[in-house]
Amino acid sequence: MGSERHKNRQSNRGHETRAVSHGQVDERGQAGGHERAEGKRERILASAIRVFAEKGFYATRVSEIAKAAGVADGTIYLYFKSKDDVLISIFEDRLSRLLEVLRKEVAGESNVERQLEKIVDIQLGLIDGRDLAEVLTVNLRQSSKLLKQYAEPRFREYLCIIANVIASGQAEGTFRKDVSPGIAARSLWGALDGLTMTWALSGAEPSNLRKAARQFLSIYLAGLKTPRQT
Amino acid sequence: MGSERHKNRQSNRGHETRAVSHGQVDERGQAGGHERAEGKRERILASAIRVFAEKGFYATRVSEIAKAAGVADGTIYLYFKSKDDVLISIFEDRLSRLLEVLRKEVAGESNVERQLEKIVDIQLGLIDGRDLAEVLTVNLRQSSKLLKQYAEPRFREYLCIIANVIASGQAEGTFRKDVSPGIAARSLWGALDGLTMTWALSGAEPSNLRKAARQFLSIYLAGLKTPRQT
DNA sequence: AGCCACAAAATGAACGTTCATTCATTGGAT
DNA sequence: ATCCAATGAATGAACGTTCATTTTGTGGCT
Repeated sequence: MGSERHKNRQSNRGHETRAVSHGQVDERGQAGGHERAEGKRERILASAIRVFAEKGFYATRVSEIAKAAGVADGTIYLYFKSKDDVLISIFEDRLSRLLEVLRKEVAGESNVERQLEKIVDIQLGLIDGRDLAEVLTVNLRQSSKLLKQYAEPRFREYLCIIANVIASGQAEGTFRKDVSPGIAARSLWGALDGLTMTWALSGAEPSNLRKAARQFLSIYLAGLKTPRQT
Repeated sequence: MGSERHKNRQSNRGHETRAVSHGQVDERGQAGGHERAEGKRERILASAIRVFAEKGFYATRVSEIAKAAGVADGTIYLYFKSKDDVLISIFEDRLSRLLEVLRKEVAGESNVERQLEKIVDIQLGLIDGRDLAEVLTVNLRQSSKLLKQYAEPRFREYLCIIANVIASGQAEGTFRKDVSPGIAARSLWGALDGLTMTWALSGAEPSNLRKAARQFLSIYLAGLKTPRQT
């Protein structure tokens, strides 16, 4: 990061970033063709997510990503403009996909409390694998202004989905109306993120995280529901 | 880390870290000795906290810390063994001091809800300046294993203080007994941390953060209190 | 008081290492 | 024979750390 300078070649962010191919086939077989090309960008991205999540962006060596993806260091630069570009691509490619999932899951459920449970499961990575959320969170905190620029809008969308669920809960009278949906959303996200972090730090079982999340949700929902009118 | 070598003047890790001064006296006066030395270590630490909080550990250049502290690059190495050592010293020197404050404030208040409010105020940095919490949080996530080793125990203490308040609230019947104090503590911390982060990201007014925290605490306390008896 | 010798403290240019990035070469496919 | 994805050693810049030099302060001596 650093280097806001950087003569930066073209750096037309994201759009038409790479080129190469795209295919969907292949994936594994790669018979013998030198056409095993695609799936490579994919593999690199997936590996990068794993490594970034584990060690953080700065502590990750490009060569480690390469090793994890099973390609040579230089190959990374056939698919990405720079190390920064790898991270940015994660935001571009994957996060929107995650948001898709989130929206779909929420839409497929009409009970607001059940919707929040779905969100919790997704955020904890019980649906998609925790690494992505980790990358989002960690890098949102540690990376340069430039990077934040790419992550923040997506993150905002994420929070917005949660806030909407809460707002609709208020509208239907299930939730208290004296709290801002935005604040409620951000604190829910923060609490889950915190639980995830302390859980990761302690190296405990995934089931523990699930249990912790359920307990928190129970507090949170109890506090959010209309005071009861008996 | 690196460099276990180092003839290093004093700076033998953590334990009896310092040398130079230490005492409780001095601090400022330093009469006339060319012993004006002290206060410089202090300045460096304070500057480092500020810069680390703003840019993160990896993105911070030693020269930036030096500039912020108004000393030459080399001077830092008269007081610290390495850049890593600066960060570790923050944990050693400052965090224990913060924990001190926290314990004292909590002890000086007998109402558990009021105790939690105190904790919230402290965590938000309204008492000590938000930077320290930022450094703790961010670096807990991004730094090397070794670094985490120094931070984690302190962080655990922090959480433990909160957990104790909650446990005593349960003991006196104010709070529900069906949640683990540890989980409640971690989620409270996470939520506050998350609010702080999103607040910082949005560049809003400090008063907004305070307001957000109050709203969350209202949800949280409502959810934590025994289901009602009225 | 003025002067000197000495030492601690501070400085910042120079050093060496650690990577991100490049590019000349390879090898498999057509 | 030609092409081009892939390679990984070589390159060069960035940055943590060192150290020869300068500055600052102290006490002794006249």
